[in-house]
Amino acid sequence: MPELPEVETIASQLRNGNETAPSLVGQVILGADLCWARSLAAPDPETFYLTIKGRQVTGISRRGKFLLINLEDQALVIHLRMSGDIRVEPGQNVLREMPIQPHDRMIINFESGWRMAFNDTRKFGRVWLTDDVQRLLQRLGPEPFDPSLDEKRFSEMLHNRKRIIKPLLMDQHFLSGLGNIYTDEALFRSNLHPLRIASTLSNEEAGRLLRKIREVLQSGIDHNGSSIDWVYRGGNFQNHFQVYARVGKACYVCGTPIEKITVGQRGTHYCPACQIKPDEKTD
DNA sequence: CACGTCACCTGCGTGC
DNA sequence: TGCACGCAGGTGACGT
Repeated sequence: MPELPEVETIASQLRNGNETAPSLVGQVILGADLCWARSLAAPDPETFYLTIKGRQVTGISRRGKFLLINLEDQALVIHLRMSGDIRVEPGQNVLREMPIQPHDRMIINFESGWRMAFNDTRKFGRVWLTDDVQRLLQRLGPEPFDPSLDEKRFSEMLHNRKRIIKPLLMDQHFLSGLGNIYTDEALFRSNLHPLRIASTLSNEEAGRLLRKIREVLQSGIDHNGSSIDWVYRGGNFQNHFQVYARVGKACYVCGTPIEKITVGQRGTHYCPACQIKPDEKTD
């Protein structure tokens, strides 16, 4: 579910607090409850409980789709996968303690009385407690907003790959942060067909694609991410989708009905008039 | 290296 | 109403 903009939104809310919850930075951990054992990827539960107790949150950030909660010399790393979500709410021994919700997989209790709940309907999400974040995330591709990722370098990355562009963009080892929605939106805004072969993109097309990827991700962040299906996080970028979930509706640019095909086992939305494959041009 | 398939899970909408 | 089925913002392990 969450892609870069949603994780970025969650990270910034945990870092800065919001109307309903304080910042987690500076808070000291009282203990943790693991409600679904497999949500904890590492270490084993006993080591986890002993290690996390008493740690202070020293910072919160994001890398790709991973949420990083720094705890002095350790870090709590969370990947929300398809259905994960984070809540911060009043916890134990506090007035107005909130009830545990269905699908809560892990609870982190703070000395302040607040708690952080990791909720994950489909149980795909994972949590790590590690002293070596670098090693855990070493295989991730560059951040889309990395200043050292310029159009020339991006173009070279694409020219080395004889893969279909959409699954390549979603490959976290190639580029980190894009998922199914933002990839479809970026390709539409770049006028590129999702089945194009990466190595065939011209330098101009590659540069345009990088600019549009950044544009759509930034727009997602500015709107606090997307809220769709039963997972609501307060974002409203779903109101700005141009192709995702718009099958059969008129393209905002040319009026042609948006189509949906399967690419790499993923539902893929595009405008058949705006996103033409070069070998399909008829003139 | 690139691609397809499956596994991991639950819940919702659709059509019979 | 019941139920089978397809589908869903993700990723890794396989086999070809």
